[in-house]
Amino acid sequence: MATQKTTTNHPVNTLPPSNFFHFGEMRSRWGVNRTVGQIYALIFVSAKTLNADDIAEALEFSRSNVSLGLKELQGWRLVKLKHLAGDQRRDFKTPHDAWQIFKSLAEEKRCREVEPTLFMLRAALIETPGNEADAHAQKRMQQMHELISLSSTWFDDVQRLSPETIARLMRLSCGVKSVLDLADKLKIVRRKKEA
Amino acid sequence: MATQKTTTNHPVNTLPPSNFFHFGEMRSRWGVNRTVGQIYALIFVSAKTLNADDIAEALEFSRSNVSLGLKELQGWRLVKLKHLAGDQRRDFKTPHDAWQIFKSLAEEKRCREVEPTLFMLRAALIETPGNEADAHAQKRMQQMHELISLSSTWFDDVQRLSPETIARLMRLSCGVKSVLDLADKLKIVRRKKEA
DNA sequence: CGCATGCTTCACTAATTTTTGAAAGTACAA
DNA sequence: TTGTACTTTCAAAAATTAGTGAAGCATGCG
Repeated sequence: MATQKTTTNHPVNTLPPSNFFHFGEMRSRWGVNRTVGQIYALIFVSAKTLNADDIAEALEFSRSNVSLGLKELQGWRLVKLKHLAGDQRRDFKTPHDAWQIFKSLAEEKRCREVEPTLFMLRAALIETPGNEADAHAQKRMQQMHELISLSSTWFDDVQRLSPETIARLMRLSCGVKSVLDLADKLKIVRRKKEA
Repeated sequence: MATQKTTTNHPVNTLPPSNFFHFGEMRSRWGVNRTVGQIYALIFVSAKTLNADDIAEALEFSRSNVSLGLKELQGWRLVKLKHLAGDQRRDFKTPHDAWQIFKSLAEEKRCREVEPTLFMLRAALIETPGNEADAHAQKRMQQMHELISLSSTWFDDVQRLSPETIARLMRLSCGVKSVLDLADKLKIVRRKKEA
């Protein structure tokens, strides 16, 4: 059998710890389903690149399910294709940088969900309120729009930073207050200089 | 009919704009379902408090569905109960601060998904790797654990800030780099002082 | 070209989640 | 306490989403 041969060539005999599959459970509400989550996790922890058959065997999913999952992961740029010489099969690996999973998921979510919502809110905001209740609803939607677009822009900025910088920023935020004070001081210094 | 009378007492005759229901769609992958999202949105934009019947009528959900949804929203502290004098029905409103929805959802996600994942990762990390592949898997899981716990702690900190402070912080982050430089400078200044 | 190998699509089944109506529960005024 | 006016619970129906095998498609080799 083809599959048999395949597996022998490419053994996945070192499955992660037993409770590893919980990893795939993280998926819930991050925009991926269990299958996709588990496939990602498996590739993520694996020392070598894996092909679709390896994955199907290791996770006991049907070959087609794996194919679907890999397609989705590729769409989100969470796995990379890597052609192994002398083998016409497709091997996959995850980006080396683990931050990538956050970045990719967040970016995708933004396009698929956040942007449409902002669009809808803007559409609702340009209408002239017909009565007081409408006016109130608009005010609330305005608030929500500000909130979402602020976080969206913020995320955009942060996303562009290097993993190290993000980590530094986060560690720093433990003293967020002091950073803000610091920013104030800087402003004052600048103003004095300009004067 | 009781329902008829009820509705007459408490008209919701000013429904939000037609495409308002897209709002409820935001739910996807934020850990709430369409019903809950739409109920929240309706209460959020409404000028007055609403009771369960108002909501059921406005959104055309069954009364029991609304009850379930409200229960969930209360569990997340996304809606507040408000007893109207002279009326034994329960009226609901959302917290005035729109940030609350982010905070609550994130906190809930942390308890339900992030913490269990961290726990699982820690469990996998204390095992002694049996071979090289295991060792690699552990290294990757270690990376993931650091990442998740760092963001988790970070979020915790940010969550405690006032809405204004969060907004300031986000606006500030547009120049994140400069804040980091600033932090460095502060460290140097401190070191000099101490010397 | 024709075949072998491996990938993808798709119609269907299985599983899960959401929604509902009916019944049970609660609080309170009389 | 009883009746009324509401709310909640729950088993089951309905809807949605995930997973499968079989058939079709692509690629590369002789």
